[in-house]
Order: sequence, then structure tokens, then C-alpha cells
Amino acid sequence: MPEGHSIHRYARLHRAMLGGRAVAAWSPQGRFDAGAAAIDGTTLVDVEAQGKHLFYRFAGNASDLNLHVHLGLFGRFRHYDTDAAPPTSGTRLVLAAGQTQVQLAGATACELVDPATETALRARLGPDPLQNEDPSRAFAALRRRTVGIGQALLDQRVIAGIGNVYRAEVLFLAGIHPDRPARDIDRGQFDDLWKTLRRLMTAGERTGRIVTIALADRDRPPSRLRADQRLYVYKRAGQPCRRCGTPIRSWELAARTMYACPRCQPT
DNA sequence: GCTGCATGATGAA
DNA sequence: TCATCCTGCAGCA
Repeated sequence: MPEGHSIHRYARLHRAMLGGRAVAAWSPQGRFDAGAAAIDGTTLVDVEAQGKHLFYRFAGNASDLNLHVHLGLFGRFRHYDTDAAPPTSGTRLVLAAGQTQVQLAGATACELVDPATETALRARLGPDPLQNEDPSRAFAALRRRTVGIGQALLDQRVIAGIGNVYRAEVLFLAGIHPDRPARDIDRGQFDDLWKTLRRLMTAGERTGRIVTIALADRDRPPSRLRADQRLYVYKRAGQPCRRCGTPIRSWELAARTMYACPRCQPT
């Protein structure tokens, strides 16, 4: 479930599990043999998240390279404190210290990067709602887009860390139709969007799941909501809107499925 | 057991 | 806009 909130959560978890410890590293799949060998035996100093990207810093290796991980759509971590399951054949990387293991499979990116490459990578990202950055840059970027707000929000150069779920949910909460031109969003609406994103994603990082339902629209704490009770529109095509009862619509937008309520989010 | 889809991003055209 | 990377699992037989 790799939207930004999960990535920040992983950074925290991996820091707690392996930070300050010498790690053994290997690549069961074999596609990261050289990289793993360079890390193997070094000490994990820090793990940092920016948007959907993770950066791992190690001390004690000569190369000055950091590990860059991007989970993409398929990437998945498995974590063990004891009794680690044997890694699947597709596991790209295992980081281990004693009984503790972090296993990584299916990632879009698992590579060692030099400082210049990392800087360039990070420079491509817009402000991250989970880092309490000044969102002015994101607003300016939005105003330059010719596409709809729904498409612009998935662009990591505008805001880093949003994925398809937060995109759909935040636009519902703002009452904005995804097809409305991004450049038509005014500063007040944008500040509202940003504030909502920060609130939702902070809660997501804390709890590990995406819950957007407002207090007024639910009858029990988020932890006790079923999976299909946590969201307003995402994956609810054809079902009645929780606010007005109109059937939720879905359609392809920028190669992803978009969801919206036609009544609460007028064009 | 099989199929299709999934909370992502890139590079070629 | 499309193909590609490539894993897991829900839903169905």
C-alpha cells in the first residue's frame, strides 16, 4: 500500500529496527548482488523518506553511496523480529541484523545512488505534506499546469507522496471535480486542499491505514471501521455517495482509475 | 488453479 | 498514449 504515508512509516520502522546496527545484506533474487555486497557489513546510520522515495545511509563503506528504494505499484516489505521466513525467490534485498530482517520484493527502484544522483532525484519532487514544507511551490506548479486537478495531483513534481487513494479522497472532501483545470484552483482552495492532505496523511502515517471518513459520517472509531467503511469514493463505483446518495462514478484518468461523486463534486 | 487487477513511474513514440 | 517493469491477492471456476 505504498502511498507517502506508508513510506514515512517504513522509514521510521526501519530506523527503529536496524538503525545504528551493522547489517548483513544480500540479494536472494540475484539482481542486486553488487549493491548488496557494497552495503554488507556496514552500519545503517539513517533512513529518510521524501514523497514515495526512501534513502538509506550507511557508514563504513568506502563508496559514499546511499541506497534508494521506490516501491512502485508492486513493491512490498516484509519485516521480522524473530524467525524470519525464508525470502521468496523474487526478493531483491534482505537487510539483517541478528534475528531482525527486512525483506524487499517487487520494487520499482532498489539501487545505490551517488550524492549528485540523489540530489537530482529529490529536486524533481514537490513539497511533501508529511514534512510540513512551505506549499507555495506546489501552488505555483499547479497554476502552471494545463491538465485537470485530478491529473496534476498525481504528478510528484507538484506534491510528493500523493497516490490514487488520497487523490480521489481529498478532491471529494474539497468538493472539487477532478476535471476542473488545475490552473483555476485559487489560493484559498489550494490551502484547504493542502491542510486536508496534511491531516489525512499524518493520520495515515500514524495508523498505517487510509481513513478519510469524517466524524459526522461515521458511528465508530476509525480502528473499528471495516475496510469498505473507511473511504468516501475510492473503489466505490456505483455505490451511493455517503453524503448525498448519488452513485459514485469512476473513469480512467491518466492511466489510473478516478472516482468522484457527480453531485458533491460538480464540474 | 487461473485471471485480472492493484494505493507507481519511466522511457519511447 | 502505450509498453514495460514485475509481485500479490481477491474473486472466480
